[in-house]
Amino acid sequence: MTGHNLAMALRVAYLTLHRQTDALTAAEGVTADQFVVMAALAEENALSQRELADRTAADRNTLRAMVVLLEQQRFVQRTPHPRDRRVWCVSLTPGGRRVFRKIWRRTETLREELLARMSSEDVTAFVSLLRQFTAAI
Amino acid sequence: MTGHNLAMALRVAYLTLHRQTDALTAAEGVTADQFVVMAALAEENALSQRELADRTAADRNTLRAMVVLLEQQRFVQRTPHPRDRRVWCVSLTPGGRRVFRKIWRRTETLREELLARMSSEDVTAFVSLLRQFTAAI
DNA sequence: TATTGTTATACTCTATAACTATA
DNA sequence: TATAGTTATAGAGTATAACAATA
Repeated sequence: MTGHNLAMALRVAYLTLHRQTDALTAAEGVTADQFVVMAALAEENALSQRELADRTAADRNTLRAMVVLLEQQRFVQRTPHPRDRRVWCVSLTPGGRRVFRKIWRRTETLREELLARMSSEDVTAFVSLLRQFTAAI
Repeated sequence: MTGHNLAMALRVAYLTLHRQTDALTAAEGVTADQFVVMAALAEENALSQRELADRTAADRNTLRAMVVLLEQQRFVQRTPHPRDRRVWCVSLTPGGRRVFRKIWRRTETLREELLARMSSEDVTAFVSLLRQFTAAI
């Protein structure tokens, strides 16, 4: 088993997951990538664009483009940071939170499929390995 | 550890790998995605667009766009299939093969990093899990 | 009828570079 | 000086739908 085999398996797994997610989010006018942004906001309530870019593994310009699209649909809002006037606080609107929860429920089965074949210890080990890869490269 | 944690770890790992690869292929005028197509052709000598789309986890229209870009740079060529006249046989040109090998060597370290933290049994198990995910979803 | 590939089209993601403003 | 974000711009990947040619 080579590094290329591993890289390809990673690619195919991610892209397949991404496509499946896209198919489940599309009805709400949201892409899989935008859903990832919404999920980060659902966890943290409000984040700066910089923090969002870090968490979603997106470039700051790319992240801004996604936030603008979400803002146009009134799924997120931006408010000035109380202390640092360079920063926007991005958060889900009530409508955005509602749509997020709807998509979250619809993608539940997909997430369960991801876990279905492994013990919880194996999942922990697996995620830990993925994070080590990311840190290493 | 949740399914969402796993999905995010998969995303971040893949996108990081993709970016690192892009940085190493760019000097030759090739994207990471195009490099994946070239790698499939390097293994198999010649493939139909359909087979290429399957192996690289790309849509047939997307795949065609990538092949056209590679063809414009004279890195791949298309010849008619000897028996099935619907099919193009896509293959690397001598120049394409040379560029592929150059990039392959340059990305060697990256692939080694992927394997560095695991025993060869663990790598096999890991890839097997990734493939099971893909098949399951 | 099913499959391979093409065309036309539109949108999203991606990212570089130069910029403003704030810290 | 460094950081957060913006603007302009360009390209690449993504995918749908309608289509032609061939099996």
